[in-house]
Amino acid sequence: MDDPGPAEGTSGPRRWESHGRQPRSQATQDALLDSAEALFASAGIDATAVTDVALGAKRSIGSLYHHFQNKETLVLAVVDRVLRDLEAVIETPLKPSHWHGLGIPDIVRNYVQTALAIERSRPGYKRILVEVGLHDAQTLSAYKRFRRRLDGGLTQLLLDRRENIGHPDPDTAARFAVDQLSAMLWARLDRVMTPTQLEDCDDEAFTAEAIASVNAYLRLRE
Amino acid sequence: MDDPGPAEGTSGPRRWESHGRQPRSQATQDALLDSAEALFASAGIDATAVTDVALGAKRSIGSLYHHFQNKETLVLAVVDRVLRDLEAVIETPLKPSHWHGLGIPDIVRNYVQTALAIERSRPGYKRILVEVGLHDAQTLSAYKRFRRRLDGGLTQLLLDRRENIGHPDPDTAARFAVDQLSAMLWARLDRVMTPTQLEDCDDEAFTAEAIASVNAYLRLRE
DNA sequence: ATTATCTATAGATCTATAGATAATGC
DNA sequence: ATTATCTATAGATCTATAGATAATGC
Repeated sequence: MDDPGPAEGTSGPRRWESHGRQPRSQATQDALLDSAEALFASAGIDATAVTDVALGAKRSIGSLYHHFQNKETLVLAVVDRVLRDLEAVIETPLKPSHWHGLGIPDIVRNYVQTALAIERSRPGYKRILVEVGLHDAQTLSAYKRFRRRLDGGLTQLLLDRRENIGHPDPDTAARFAVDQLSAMLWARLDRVMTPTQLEDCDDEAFTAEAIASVNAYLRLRE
Repeated sequence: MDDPGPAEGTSGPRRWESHGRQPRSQATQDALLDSAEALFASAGIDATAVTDVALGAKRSIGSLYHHFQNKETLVLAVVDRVLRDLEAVIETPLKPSHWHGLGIPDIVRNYVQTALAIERSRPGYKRILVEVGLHDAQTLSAYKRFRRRLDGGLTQLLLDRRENIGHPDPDTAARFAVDQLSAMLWARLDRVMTPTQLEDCDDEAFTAEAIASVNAYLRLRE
């Protein structure tokens, strides 16, 4: 009854790996992950039964358990895929060379637009990360690492232009401005639970006010 | 096996009422609600078994079901109590007469401090509201009504002082500023899932920067 | 007599496995 | 021969109830 096992997977960088040796194996894993991510995002993880995941992927429950050791492994695989995709998306825009010759308003505008676009293309991913992160320490730290990379990278881009910042304490101001921008975006993206008074204003007007707010707080110099 | 019942409770304003006719009945209900709220806030609702709620309240599972029709009723009772308490707390500070002769910075400072104090005294209430609100439409609308009352009330307090607002569109600016303030606070209060770059700065410094940001964006005139 | 509480357990739901069947690739 | 998939179901967990026992208040 025990499961001594080789205790693999806890030492490697990633907690889940594909072991398929036939092409259809990958297709099934993708279908299961797609189904799981969609159901987790809309109904929540606890409320989603693994049989429903298999059903949504047009596979059997036995096939699901052939690919994933248990429900937790499936959940972590979904989280890994989401975080890996997000990290790939933010990598290029965080490079200083990508913004050579451009100013803080350009950077802020792109940040806001990119965040809005990600949510549209992958609705509800945040819900999954939160639900898992509240229980699993490894997911929580991976998620925080992603947020630190994103917020820290943006802060650095602003500080690279500190000669344009009139605020008496540019370092603190840059961090506060980025925190505020992130918070605003996450509130706007969470259309379900966070009511905002600017729900009916369109993305363009929202972006314009966000830029105006950052500029005013930083006391931006042209 | 059916439960025709008098179909009561769906028409009244509140979905759950105490039916106890002995003093100890109220004490048991309070103990069960306290236990439930604490467990729901720390572990989540789905992850909390009703037997654990009874255990935490030092009551039996049979006693729990004597007071609450089912788990959902218990959850809604907890939510009702949280929202009722929150509504009572914000009522006085939202009255215009409460701020006679005082300016926007005073109002913002009090708003930030009150929000921080509420979270400290009732840790994790937000998690309960979110988890229930994602599934229950009635809780979602009750929660949104609370947020609208809070954010809308604060916006009105700012607009009562529109002669001090230099922003070309004071109505939009007031709503944006309040949205931004709320978002910042909720991010700071959610110490678990929302990493911020100002985590290590204390409440006083955070409050000062929040006021500075609002003032700069609104182009506040003294 | 009524209300509240308890213990014990039925019933429902979900996760995970066993073992048979089908498809793939050397 | 190996890998992938399927059906059927065992086992675990949680919600909810039945029925007995204890406490309260007229």
